[in-house]
Amino acid sequence: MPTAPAETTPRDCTIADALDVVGDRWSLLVVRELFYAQRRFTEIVRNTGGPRDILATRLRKLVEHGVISRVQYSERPPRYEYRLTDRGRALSPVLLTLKRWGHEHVRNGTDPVRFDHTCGHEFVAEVHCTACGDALGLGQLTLEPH
Amino acid sequence: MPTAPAETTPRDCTIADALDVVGDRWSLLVVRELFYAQRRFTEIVRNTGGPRDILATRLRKLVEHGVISRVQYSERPPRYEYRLTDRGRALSPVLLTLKRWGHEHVRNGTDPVRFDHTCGHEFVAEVHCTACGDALGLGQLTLEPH
DNA sequence: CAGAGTGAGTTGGAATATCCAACTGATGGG
DNA sequence: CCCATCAGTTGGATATTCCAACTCACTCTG
Repeated sequence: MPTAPAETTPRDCTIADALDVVGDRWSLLVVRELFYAQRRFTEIVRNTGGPRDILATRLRKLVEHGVISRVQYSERPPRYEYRLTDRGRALSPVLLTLKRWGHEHVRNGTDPVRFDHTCGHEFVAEVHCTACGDALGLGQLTLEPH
Repeated sequence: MPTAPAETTPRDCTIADALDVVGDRWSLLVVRELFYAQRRFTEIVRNTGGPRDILATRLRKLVEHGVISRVQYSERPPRYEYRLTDRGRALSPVLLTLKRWGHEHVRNGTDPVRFDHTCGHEFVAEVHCTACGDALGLGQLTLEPH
């Protein structure tokens, strides 16, 4: 008998669940555009640079998963645009943390896109503990169950 | 002359920069495993469920981008494992916000993996404004330049 | 009213990437 | 010696992506 196939038992994990929905080359860029209030197919194509057919299938997938909705904005001729659902808007923390990481650890130079917070300053994302409200520091998390 | 090719001018954007590095099916799962202190190739294969060859090329790419490092942990036989660099550890906000989104908006049921914060409670990520410290609410951001 | 333009996609085919199972190479242990 | 372990690599089938051109349903302009 040859070597038995190596056991792979993928971790049961909500990060993997999330990535099943938005973990490809284009989906998060689509969500970004909707976040930036660019709702039309043509704008999404232009601003992401993705292939039209792939973006069309991603948009369908995101609609299926309830992340965005497809809305008719013209009867004649029939025309559609896309909007974030609550589920889609809930991705903003992911986009904002990715944006910060890309800015600080990938790009050298300035970030051409900026968000301003209602407090009057540029918005830079910081992750806090919902329970105690403190900003997350190094070595403050322990994995359970170990 | 036929129709001129539609202009696509991809947005100059640090989210896209970040996704160039970790925006594929496996990279963030690799980072997750290192975050969970599983450093060995075999463990990464087992826990992500990804194909060995793809994971090998992803690991190389992540090393090239300075997200992880490849460390020899045995001379004879030569064996290597992977560790997060500071740049890689800086991805924790992305993983933690993705984890929360996957938990609340994709999975139905409980999250089998949990983090405990030093404050004594389960860690649930919440994005705050670095400048004012307040938790981000709906409609608090404006895009600049508009 | 013909022809050009707009917007949201679809189509066909080539290029590329993924996935899988089996294999390699270095070594230690029984 | 033979088997096991670990970190990958290899070859080949399958699937996905990418690209340019096209469609459809109109409207607008001369």
